[in-house]
Amino acid sequence: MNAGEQRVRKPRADVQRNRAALLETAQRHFLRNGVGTSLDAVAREAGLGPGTLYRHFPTREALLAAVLQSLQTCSEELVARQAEIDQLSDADEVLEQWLRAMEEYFSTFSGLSDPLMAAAQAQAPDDPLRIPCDIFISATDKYVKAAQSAGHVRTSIRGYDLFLAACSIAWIKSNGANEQSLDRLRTLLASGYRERDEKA
Amino acid sequence: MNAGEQRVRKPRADVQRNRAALLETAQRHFLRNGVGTSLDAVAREAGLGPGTLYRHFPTREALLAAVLQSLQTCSEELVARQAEIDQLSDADEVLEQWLRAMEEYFSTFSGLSDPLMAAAQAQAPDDPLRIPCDIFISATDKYVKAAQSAGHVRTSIRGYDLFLAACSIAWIKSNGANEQSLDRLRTLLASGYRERDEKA
DNA sequence: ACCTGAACACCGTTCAAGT
DNA sequence: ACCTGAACACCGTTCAAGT
Repeated sequence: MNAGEQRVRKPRADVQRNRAALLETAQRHFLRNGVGTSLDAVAREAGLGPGTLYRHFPTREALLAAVLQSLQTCSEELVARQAEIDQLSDADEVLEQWLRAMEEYFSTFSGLSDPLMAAAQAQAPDDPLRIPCDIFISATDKYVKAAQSAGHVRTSIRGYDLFLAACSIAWIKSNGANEQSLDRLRTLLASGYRERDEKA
Repeated sequence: MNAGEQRVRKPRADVQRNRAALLETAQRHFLRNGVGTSLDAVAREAGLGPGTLYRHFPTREALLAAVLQSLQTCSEELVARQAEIDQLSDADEVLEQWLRAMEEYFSTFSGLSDPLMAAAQAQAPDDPLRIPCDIFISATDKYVKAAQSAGHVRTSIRGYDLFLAACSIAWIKSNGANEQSLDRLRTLLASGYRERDEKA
């Protein structure tokens, strides 16, 4: 065995168990109370000390990122949705559906848009939420480029812009907007990014 | 004097002094630390007990609303800006400038967009921030209607929608977006609300 | 190596005691 | 009538003591 090689030791059984309990409890609390939920209460209900939570997940963002990754329901739903979307023939429709799928994912927990938006623009490259953000941004970029080469989206638009827009819509929604307002905003947005016919 | 008449007694001198000290200190703390700043620290630095702050301003929103109202600089600047804007001949330009003016006002304190957005959509009609929100919304409505009758803005748009949009931009900005992203989003938005020529 | 939970320094809020 | 500040119930975070 090479001396420089990383040793990936299998974690102790209780460590694995604790981590799973924390994730499971945190997920429930995030779903019920939003991203601002008490971490003390999470540790307590998981039957662990606050210190244990803190070492497993040094920041709220780290816990949030881990919970998001472990959330099978949402990830699978998103992947399934993405598969459906990729089947669509109309590149315009594809983009619209993808924006809705993102918006719904960002509404998984109330208040999730805030740390996501912060992570998307963070100076610190080690924000744990950067990973999901970057995935969403590059996926959006793919769809935007496809729609652009089909002539449906203005060339000045980037995937990043529409990621920010979808995040904003989710933010407005989590602040209690009604569906009519949201729909008008979505329409507003769509008319903004769609290619318009130049005046002759 | 009628028995049912409201007696508006002049407040005691120390009460007036305390209120002024709280507002002045709170303003400084909001400016420096954003809307989430410690209210305890505000009371302490104003030389008062936390209970005094709490009776003058029962919630953070109440304090925030009072500080906004007392912020001469910003209000005056906004009024002056509005006067300038009203002089413009182009109704399209007017609306665009107004949206920028709102956006800047919403950036007075970091994080101000959050309570404003909440207040704009609150069920509770007694949220103290509803007053500034309603002022902004109806002003936006006025500008939108003017632009619409000049044929510059789609008729499906309401002032409320563009208020939400300006609030979102300020929110994105307060999360550290760079100016290029913001500009692309503003352009995106403007192409969305502008009247487009129907295909022949 | 990992967990534990007491301890610390903070919050916002209340309320009995003062003036 | 208004102010005061101790008291309360919460935070998140750290770290010495355990296993």
